[in-house]
Amino acid sequence: MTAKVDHEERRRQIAEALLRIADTEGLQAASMRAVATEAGVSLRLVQYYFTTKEGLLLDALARLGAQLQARMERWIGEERAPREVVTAILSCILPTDAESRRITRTYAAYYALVLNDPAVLEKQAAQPPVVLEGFLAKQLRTAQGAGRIDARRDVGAAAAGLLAMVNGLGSSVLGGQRSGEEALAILTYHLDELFRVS
Amino acid sequence: MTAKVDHEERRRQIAEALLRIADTEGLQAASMRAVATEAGVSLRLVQYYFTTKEGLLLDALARLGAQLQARMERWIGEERAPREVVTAILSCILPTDAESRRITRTYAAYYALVLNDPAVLEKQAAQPPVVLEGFLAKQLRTAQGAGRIDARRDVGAAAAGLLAMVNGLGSSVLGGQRSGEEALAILTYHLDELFRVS
DNA sequence: ACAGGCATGATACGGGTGTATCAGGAAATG
DNA sequence: CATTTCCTGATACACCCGTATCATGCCTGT
Repeated sequence: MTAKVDHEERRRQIAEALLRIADTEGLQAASMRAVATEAGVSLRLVQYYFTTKEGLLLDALARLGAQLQARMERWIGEERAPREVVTAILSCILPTDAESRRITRTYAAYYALVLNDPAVLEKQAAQPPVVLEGFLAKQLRTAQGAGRIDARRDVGAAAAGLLAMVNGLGSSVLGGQRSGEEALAILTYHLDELFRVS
Repeated sequence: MTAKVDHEERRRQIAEALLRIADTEGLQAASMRAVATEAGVSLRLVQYYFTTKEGLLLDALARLGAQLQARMERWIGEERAPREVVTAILSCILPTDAESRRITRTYAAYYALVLNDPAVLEKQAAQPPVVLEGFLAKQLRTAQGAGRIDARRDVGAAAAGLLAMVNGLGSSVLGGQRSGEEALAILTYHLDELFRVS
């Protein structure tokens, strides 16, 4: 083994520089040179570890996904009751603190990029949203079985709707239309409605 | 007056070329030269009518907003019942046909741009979302007064939630996670839930 | 100790960007 | 008819982009 330097550590350092720029100045400002400067390395090094820019973008996106997942697991913590799990997952996505604001902003930056790339990015990074939606639906179904949700509710539609709503609420917060707390209040209201047995 | 050519018509022609590119290839592909080619005019002309690129971007955004508003008014049509009005407004935003897909995609392209511009774009174009949300809330309140919505509901939160949900659903459709029809079905389900008196 | 390969620095290339400049033609006004 | 104003074409500038090339250092295994 060579191990002159920690390869993975370097890659992480560079990819996170990219994410930092994407968060603060947008993805279009994340040029190879800017990333190199931000990471405190030479342009050549960025090229060395990620041959092409697309490679760097994809790697950074994967790391961003991992960060979000880690955050969700942290927020779920030791919660067991379905309602608490659902609440944790949904509210941890809302841009209410610095970390989630960063993650949300960066995801939004990638979103526009993905829209106009013919699925080049899709094969990698997979779809967190769809698996997440399935997980949410499962939690809701459990709650429904326990009588905490009206039996006539369509939990699949409810899960999809809630996830989309959180997504949209996040956009409005990022757009400055409302605060994170207000968004959270709206989400809470809808969760209360869902978990109401008449 | 000179009136050698129709000024406004030229501006419209160029701005719509910009919107067309933003829809099909993304905003980052909408360079001055590309817009000129797409509009079938010279680069100089684009510069002449919109001195700066920012000016062009803003003008095109304003036109996009007008297009969306025109579409909404068309969809509302002669509907009078609050529920029908609300349904029309929300569902006409979903990317279910070519026009709404175009508008939604283009708005998404602008969204990333607005996120990293220090409110330069905000003063212009105003906030359609906030006024729209207020309008929705008013409609819901009317329906509530007529007994079509449970009196205990918070119509303000419901309006905000629905709008955010439609926004999020649109993103998922654009992202290819689900079809426009599926999104519409989810929206319809939630509207049914809202307009249920127990 | 020495060869080999991994790691990195300096620099260049072709192309695309937004914007500016200069010149000329056509139409309307005096 | 002359002249001023509006409109348009050609071209240039300075800059930034992603990528490639060449050269060289330094570590490591033998």
